[in-house]
Amino acid sequence: MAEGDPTNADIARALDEVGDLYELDGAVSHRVLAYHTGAQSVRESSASVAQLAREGRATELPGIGATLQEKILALTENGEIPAAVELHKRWPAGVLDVTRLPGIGAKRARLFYTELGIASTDELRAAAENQALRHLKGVGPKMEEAILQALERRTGDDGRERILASRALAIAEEVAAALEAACGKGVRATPAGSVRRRTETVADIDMIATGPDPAAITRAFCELDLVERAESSGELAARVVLHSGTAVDLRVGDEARHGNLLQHFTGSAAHNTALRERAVKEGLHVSEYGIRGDRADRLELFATEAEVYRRLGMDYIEPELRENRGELDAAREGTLPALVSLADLRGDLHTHTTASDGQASIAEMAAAAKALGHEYLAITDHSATHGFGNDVSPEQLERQIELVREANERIEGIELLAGSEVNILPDGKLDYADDLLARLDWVVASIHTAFKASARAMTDRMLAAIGHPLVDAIGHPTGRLIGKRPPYELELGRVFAAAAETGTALEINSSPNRRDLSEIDARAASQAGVRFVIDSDAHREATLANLQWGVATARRAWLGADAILNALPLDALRASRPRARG
DNA sequence: GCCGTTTTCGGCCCGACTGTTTTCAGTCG
Repeated sequence: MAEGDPTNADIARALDEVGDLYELDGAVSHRVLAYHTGAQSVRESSASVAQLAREGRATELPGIGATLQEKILALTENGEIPAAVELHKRWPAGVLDVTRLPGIGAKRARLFYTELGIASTDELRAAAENQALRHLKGVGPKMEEAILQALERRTGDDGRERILASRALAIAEEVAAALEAACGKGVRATPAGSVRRRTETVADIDMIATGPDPAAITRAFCELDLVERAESSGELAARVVLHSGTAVDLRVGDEARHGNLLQHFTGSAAHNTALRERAVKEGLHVSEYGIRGDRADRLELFATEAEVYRRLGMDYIEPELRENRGELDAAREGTLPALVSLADLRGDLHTHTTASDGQASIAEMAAAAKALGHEYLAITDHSATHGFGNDVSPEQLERQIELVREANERIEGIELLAGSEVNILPDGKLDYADDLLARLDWVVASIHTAFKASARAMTDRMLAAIGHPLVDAIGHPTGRLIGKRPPYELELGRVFAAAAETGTALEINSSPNRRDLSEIDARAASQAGVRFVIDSDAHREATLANLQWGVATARRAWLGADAILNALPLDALRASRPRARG
């Protein structure tokens, strides 16, 4: 990626906007869809799509053909897409804002603009207040009211915030438990959708519930104490907004089709669409109600998802893989990976104590890790130049090594490793001397400062650390904070090649707001031959359990236990490190 | 606009809910 190139996120946004503009313009829906699927494909690429387009290789990405590549190239070289410029002459940006209001889509926004000249949400509000919309075909007083409410509720300018998966899962489990309690015996509520697929963030929570009286479940759902208001509710589906502001969609059904319903509502949309298109070619039609043949005879109902997939000629696909990233072919061919699970992990190799910025002692962390079933735990407090007022000087680290060794003597049932999370300085050097590092059992090297350097400089800095024989793993390799801070610039291809060469592990950091490496990057790294550690980066006892989120990212990256070093017994782990390789 | 065991053209999942309608269009997932 050259300096100044648009990022994949920039390109994806631009393609989405062209799609939205074409939709306003009345283009056939499949063309509109092509822009949005192309945008998603760009978002999921591990390589710089600007660079790929320059090399004429962007068409290798699924959903990108010659036309989209040409537009990506124009954006890369000239900063704009000619088609977008042309469309914007007909459709002002304010009209796009109108389409983003809930309940308003392209057709209504177009109607408001062409009939009444409404070109912004402010003008729309005025028209609704003056009851000027109700005279349009297909619009009435209730829609005016709904528009005013939507404008009233809108916070900021990008509507509803996405929330971290960890928070969404907690909310989903709370709602599911409340719904089961409200409905009584025989009703089963199960979180589905992106929460179940363990994506990084979720826009809303999807849930299914099955029981003898589906309509009664929907009614009970809308009346839960957790619910602020129902946005829609019918016999078979409802959408509510919780007091916390999170939206929850529910689909209900009878127990006999629990598998169909769960498969449908777990998604993703891309997975389901691709799965159904394939099924149609074989004369089968798949929906949440069941599977039926071409001649519309009876519906086949399935109580489990495994049966649904089997009926379609596929192995069971774990929810984390259902993103239309090759899992359908693999399920058909019997080549799905055996994914790593939390139970495979034998230890945690990145944790903090009160020696730096953690909140618990060595003994407390050890006890908590032992309770989780860990066989080993590395204590890796921040190093000398951490710079947050809680650095560990070389002398303090020597003392800390002694303390860990003493604790290890004292505490039975878990092996404690004396380690450190060492800073990678801007010049690529580490901030402890090698003879001190050599006394440690485990060394994580991370970047915590000077994020703004060029991709070339940051990559050289990272390669220096990877090349250091005493570095066992690179912590949170891209430095991103989900929704808060983008990754620093890095030539990941070079980083992965180097890590594969030296045997230095790359971390999948399990903190729910890091998940770093991301699933996309981790999958690319794995294909380059990299091996990983999944660490909690816990700063207190409770967050040791965050490992589940690192495991989720690893699973979404198609990783098996064989790619994860801390799935190994301690002796084998030690033997696998660069320093053991000589 | 993309794609190919229908292969360079013709087809591209499936259904719920709302508000507006007297049978359906628009939106959403």
